[in-house]
Amino acid sequence: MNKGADTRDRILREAEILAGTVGLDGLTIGVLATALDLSKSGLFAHFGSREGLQLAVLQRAADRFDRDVLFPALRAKSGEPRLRALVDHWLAWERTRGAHGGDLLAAAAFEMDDRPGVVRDYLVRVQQRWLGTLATACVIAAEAAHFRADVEPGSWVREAHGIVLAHRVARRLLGDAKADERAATAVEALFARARTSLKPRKRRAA
Amino acid sequence: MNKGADTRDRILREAEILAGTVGLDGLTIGVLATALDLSKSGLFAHFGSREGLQLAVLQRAADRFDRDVLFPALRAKSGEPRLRALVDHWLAWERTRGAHGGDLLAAAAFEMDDRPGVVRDYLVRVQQRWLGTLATACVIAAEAAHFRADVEPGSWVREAHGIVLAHRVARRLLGDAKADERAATAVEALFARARTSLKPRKRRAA
DNA sequence: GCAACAAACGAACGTTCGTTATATTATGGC
DNA sequence: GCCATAATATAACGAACGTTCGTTTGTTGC
Repeated sequence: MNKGADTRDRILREAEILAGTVGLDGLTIGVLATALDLSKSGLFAHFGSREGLQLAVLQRAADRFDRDVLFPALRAKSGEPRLRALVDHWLAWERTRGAHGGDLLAAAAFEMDDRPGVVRDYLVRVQQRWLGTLATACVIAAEAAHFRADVEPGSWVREAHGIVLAHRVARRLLGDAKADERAATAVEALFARARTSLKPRKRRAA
Repeated sequence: MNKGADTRDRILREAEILAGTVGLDGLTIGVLATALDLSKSGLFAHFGSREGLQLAVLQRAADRFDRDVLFPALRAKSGEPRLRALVDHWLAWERTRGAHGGDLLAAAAFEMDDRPGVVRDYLVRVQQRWLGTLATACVIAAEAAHFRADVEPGSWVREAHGIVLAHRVARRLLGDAKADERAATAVEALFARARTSLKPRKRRAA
């Protein structure tokens, strides 16, 4: 790898961690430079603008998300197992913090809500792609008769999204010790509700 | 009302709107002052510090939340109706934007995740109080036999929280036109699942 | 070992940040 | 109407912001 591309990577790695705690918008060239023992101008040259840096950070986070969440889960058997793997890896990703700043993407989703620009646009595309992936996996699970036919993929995915978001708040803001456990059972219930054969007990299919 | 308290209120009203778009941490004394035709120092004097301003904004938002969400819902009949009113008002509050900056509290919950300080501490208290209120309402609904006895209040509230958060992302970031509708049916399903008598159809109680 | 280029630097730009003195104006009790 | 005090303004502070500049240091191919 080039020397340039190498330090660019070092920068982005640190930037992602930093942005994980101060937010994408709180990310500042000066403190990032000092944290890396670089000059502001030297760092700046890699991205051309602050917006370019933010975009690159987001891009890196999205790439890492694909690598750590999407791709591994795709190795699971199509249908419910794959969908389950996707959601499980998603939760695990959301859980990781410190080492690589937790779910920067989810935080940015709340941060960039109302701030138009290329960064927001990119974020929207990433989120939509991910939720779309989940939705099609859900459709496939229905086609494979793992899920009931009347399961509405959009709503199902939204529920999964809700579990992940609520888990984050419970864990990182409120410090709920049972957050992980609660999220896991919520996911389990979400799947159980959608299944054709109601493995758990005490219910009857339509 | 004092002249001072009056402008202080004007300041906070504007500040809440502004913070709704740029975030609590993006809220800046300079732009807030110019937006209100005040001098920076004049505005500053009202709060003593930037942190004081942030805290006051959060406090105002929490008060408004009580006034617009909590108190009106408390007029509903105890048990499921009241819990339903709480959640419905919550969603409606989350939906309001522009006029008063949407759910500043939820945004702050993601923003302040990892930033210790009085602001974060206050935010935690507010959130915990609200979720606690919901949980006790849920317990009461169970005691009144509106809800099944095996409904775990903490988990139930977490699910409601997830619906609200996912709704916000869908609506404000992704611009989903069906967001409101989806959230409403999700809430309906959440209640239906917890009810003792399964009004909808096609299910049997435990 | 020398030219060509990439990468990083230090210094400065003009703004804006939060904050502090100090001054001016408005308000309210008598 | 006077006077204490509350409310706001002016002016300035040092620090940090993103950005630009010209220069210096490293790397690479010949």
